[in-house]
Amino acid sequence: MKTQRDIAKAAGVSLKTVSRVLNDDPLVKPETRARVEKVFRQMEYQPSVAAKLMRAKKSDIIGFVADGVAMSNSSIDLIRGAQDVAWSLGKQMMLFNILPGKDDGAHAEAQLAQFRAEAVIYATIYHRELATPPKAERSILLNCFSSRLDIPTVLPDDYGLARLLMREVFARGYKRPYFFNLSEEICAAGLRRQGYIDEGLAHGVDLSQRVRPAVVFRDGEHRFIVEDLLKQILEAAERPDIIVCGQDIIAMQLYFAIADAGFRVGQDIGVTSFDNQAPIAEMLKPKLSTMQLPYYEMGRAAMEIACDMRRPDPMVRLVNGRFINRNSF
Amino acid sequence: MKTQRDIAKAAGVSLKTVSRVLNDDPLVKPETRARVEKVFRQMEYQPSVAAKLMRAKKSDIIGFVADGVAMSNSSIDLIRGAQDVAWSLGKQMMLFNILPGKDDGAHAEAQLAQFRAEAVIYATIYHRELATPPKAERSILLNCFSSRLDIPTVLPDDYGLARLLMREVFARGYKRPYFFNLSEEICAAGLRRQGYIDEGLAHGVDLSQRVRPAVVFRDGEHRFIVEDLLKQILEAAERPDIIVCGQDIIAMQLYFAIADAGFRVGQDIGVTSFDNQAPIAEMLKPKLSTMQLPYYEMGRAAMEIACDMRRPDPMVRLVNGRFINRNSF
DNA sequence: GGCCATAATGACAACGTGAGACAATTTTGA
DNA sequence: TCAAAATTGTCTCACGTTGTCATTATGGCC
Repeated sequence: MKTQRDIAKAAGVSLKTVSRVLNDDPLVKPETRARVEKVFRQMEYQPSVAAKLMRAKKSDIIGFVADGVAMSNSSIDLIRGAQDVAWSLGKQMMLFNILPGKDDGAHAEAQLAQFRAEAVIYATIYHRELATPPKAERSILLNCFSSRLDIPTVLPDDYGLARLLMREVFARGYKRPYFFNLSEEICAAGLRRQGYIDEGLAHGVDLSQRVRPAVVFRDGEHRFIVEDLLKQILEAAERPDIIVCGQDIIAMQLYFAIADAGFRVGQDIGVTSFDNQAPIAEMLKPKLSTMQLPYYEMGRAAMEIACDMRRPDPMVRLVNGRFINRNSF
Repeated sequence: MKTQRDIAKAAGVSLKTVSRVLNDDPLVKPETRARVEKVFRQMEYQPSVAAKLMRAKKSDIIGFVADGVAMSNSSIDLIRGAQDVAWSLGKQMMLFNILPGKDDGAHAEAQLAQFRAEAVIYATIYHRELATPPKAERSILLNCFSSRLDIPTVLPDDYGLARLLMREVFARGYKRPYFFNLSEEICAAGLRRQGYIDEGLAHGVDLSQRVRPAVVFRDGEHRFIVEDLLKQILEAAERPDIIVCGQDIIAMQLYFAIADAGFRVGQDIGVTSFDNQAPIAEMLKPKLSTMQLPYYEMGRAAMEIACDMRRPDPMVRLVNGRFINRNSF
């Protein structure tokens, strides 16, 4: 690999002049600059980040520690958003996928320290509290939070998402919604439940008894109980005209359950959900109208905070999602 | 950030001794080693990769250029497999997600050159030919290939996958399969078609007229024609007893189409597929029996080749998948 | 031509680590 | 007690880049 020294020799100038050309120093005479730049291209020179890093005390590296994120399909957008911003700002993002169970976290943190990362973004697959606060001196929490309130945090506005969705539901004239929520211990579940109920109140309906988790934790694993739940609900006095699901996978199972029960989705019973998980939402029949979670925007926001050395103004940033209108209600 | 010099001062030893401890020089007396190592921990010393990289001419960095890979859910396993191997070998993987359309590729290659990556893995979302062969001097192709035959390549054994699946189909007594294939211009489609037909021949059946693409390219986009296709097939003289799908998404749509047509999947018509895409395959009712594509293993294989400086023996490595038995046929 | 200001270029050190050559010191064993 | 062996220290260089400061070339003006 060629170095500036090689370039200097080939161009018949000093090492420093080469450096100046590289760093756009206006002192260099245009002809000299042109001559040196020609040699750059001829020799396919690529500067060594290592050497650059040694001198300048800034690495331009932002760490991204993804707790199970890249395992899931929806939350890859967290990574995409962060990377897009990093690129546009000339930063290099270093990604570490760590598995929830394993102790890869320490390894990731050590690597990032050795690369002198300027900041580290900690992202989780679910909106949840972080058990152990991060170690890096400049860190950003993405889709998770910790007891320490001095760490910049980016979260989905689950409460707002639920209200937005319910506003849409009521606007279309639905009167008897029911909510097949996520597992209770998941943060998003509580927030959405509250948004669901509050928006109901705003429309004069008490929905507090019309929520049930469709996922339960039993025998050490999460189990879906969509089918049973639907049976129970249908036996009850008042049949719901729309069922809101905590995620698209629940909606997908509900589609099957509704068909089994002899009803048609979108006609007899409306279905809607949270996620907009590709390709499920698009492929279901009828196509699923669902609240898109703002993962891409969240990723962007986190990287913007990471690259901006100032203290972010609202320490916790809630990002809105948007409703994707298809044909399921 | 602390340096070896700081450690030396704090531990009351010379710089050289610190260096010796770090590099496991057996000359150091155990007690001295212990004392220095204690200071390492106390001061949270982390060696500077930059400085290390400057000296030793090896970076221990492997590039991973993912052409749309992280957009998809199934092929993330390519990344997971590669990363797992990289970690276990003490290498650092640098991931670049590039979008098929954009010209991010050049940026990624420049970055990797600047980091002095030892090898670069080029991965694609679909098994396909690479338009422009990679630039890096040591590169590995993953899930794609190029006209240059001197580049190590890791591919899914689509032909073998299809034969394996059809062997299973015939073993269960199915006589009249039909294949809803992927779009014709996709590599995997041709290979699987051939495997499908050849395995048919091995069982004395001519399947060459019982294959149709279920995805067509029209008006600049890929469109699924599963429903229409099923109608046509059902009108034909001989109703198929099982339909093999080119991917789980096709199978999912086929589930709906079969239900619409008044049949039951798994009882009236068997369905099987390629992908084992989470969570679809697991969530469909009945659960989908499908051929798992060996993405995780392929990722591992590519990284093993990347880290092993020797020339790989078969230049093109085909990786087998395995059949995931559930309830759809 | 001589002088000075300014433009352009060059020489050198320093960053943190690792390694070699060799000296200095301590420990071990007879 | 002395020699040999074990351990530690000193010093130097190299890696590629950039900041500081010094040097040389160029142009303008009298």
